[in-house]
Amino acid sequence: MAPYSNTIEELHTQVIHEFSKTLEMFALTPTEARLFVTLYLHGEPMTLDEMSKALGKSKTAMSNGIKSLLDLNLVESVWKKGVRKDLYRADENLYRQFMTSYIQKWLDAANRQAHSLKQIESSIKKEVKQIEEPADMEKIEELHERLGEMIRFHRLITDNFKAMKPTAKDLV
Amino acid sequence: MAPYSNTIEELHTQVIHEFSKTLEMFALTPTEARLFVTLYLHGEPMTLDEMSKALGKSKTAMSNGIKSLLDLNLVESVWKKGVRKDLYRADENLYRQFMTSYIQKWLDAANRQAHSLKQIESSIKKEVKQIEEPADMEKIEELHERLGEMIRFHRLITDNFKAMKPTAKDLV
DNA sequence: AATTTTGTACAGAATAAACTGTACGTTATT
DNA sequence: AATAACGTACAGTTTATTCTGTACAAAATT
Repeated sequence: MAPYSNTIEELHTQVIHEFSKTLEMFALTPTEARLFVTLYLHGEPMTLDEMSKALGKSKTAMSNGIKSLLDLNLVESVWKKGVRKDLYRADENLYRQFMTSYIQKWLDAANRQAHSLKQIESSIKKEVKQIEEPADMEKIEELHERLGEMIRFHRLITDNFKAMKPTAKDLV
Repeated sequence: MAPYSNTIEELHTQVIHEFSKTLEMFALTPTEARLFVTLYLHGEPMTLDEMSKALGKSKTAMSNGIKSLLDLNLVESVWKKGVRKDLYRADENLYRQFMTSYIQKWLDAANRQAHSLKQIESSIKKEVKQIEEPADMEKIEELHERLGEMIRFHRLITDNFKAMKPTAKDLV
């Protein structure tokens, strides 16, 4: 090997390492991120054993990681005639896939949590009617007001992320 | 206390618990999130000792948590005449503050990582010149192509998050 | 100047997360 | 039908994170 140069393997490793950091920002664990990037760089669908070998981790770990990535719709399983093992492939369109997955995660969570807060809000409304202490009344009205801010916060988040959804023009 | 109703304290706790989950989506740890929500609900600036008591955790933990929140610009220190201890307050404008902080985090990270990838790209370009094996050439061109996709990915992310920055109309 | 108070660095303990290897149910091959 | 191969559930181990209590430096009070 020539001096002052990197082998292809080293460059490969560097790319995986760096790009994994980016994917971790999409709330992937380091393992999930490395697994995805490995699949993405490999191009061809891979089996659990191949991933296990490529990352130097157990097959169980691969199985768990793939399960997470499947749940996030970042990876899909592939059927190939004559191949008995399960094959998995990373989607080619990084941007669309990650944005869609990430935004959906946000929307789901924001909706769920806004719902919980609204339930608490109705509890508060009931509670208000039973309060006689002026001090308590002041406290709970303060809480109610803040709760309103939180619910408004969820609405703004939801609107914003909805607007972020990749459109047809991002498909290319 | 009346049956089938919640005490103010219980409602308070529920709100903290639920809204913390939302804030964890902004890449806050559970502790950071609870700390922020506690400050936010309290309204008035709090000392480390008050937080410690409110959350039932050590003062060291509070000190660390506040440090993180300060770094994220989600909390600010407050000076009050006659009060010797440090006081901290959560910003009132949840949406603007969290969005701004979060987007900045994304932009910083995306820029940093795009920069790293571009450096690797230049290594690849150098390496290409020294390759004689056709097989290696094919491999490294494949890698180069994928790397291009990754860099493009960073650009799309950056553009998207820049567009998300809260504007003046969100100030209210 | 001496004493007290406050915030944080540090080391060790407690808690949580990730990983491994075996075991087992299921499905394909012979 | 018997055998072999595959994927995953599970329990135990390893690794990483979070938390606590003491110790100490900086600053205010006496």
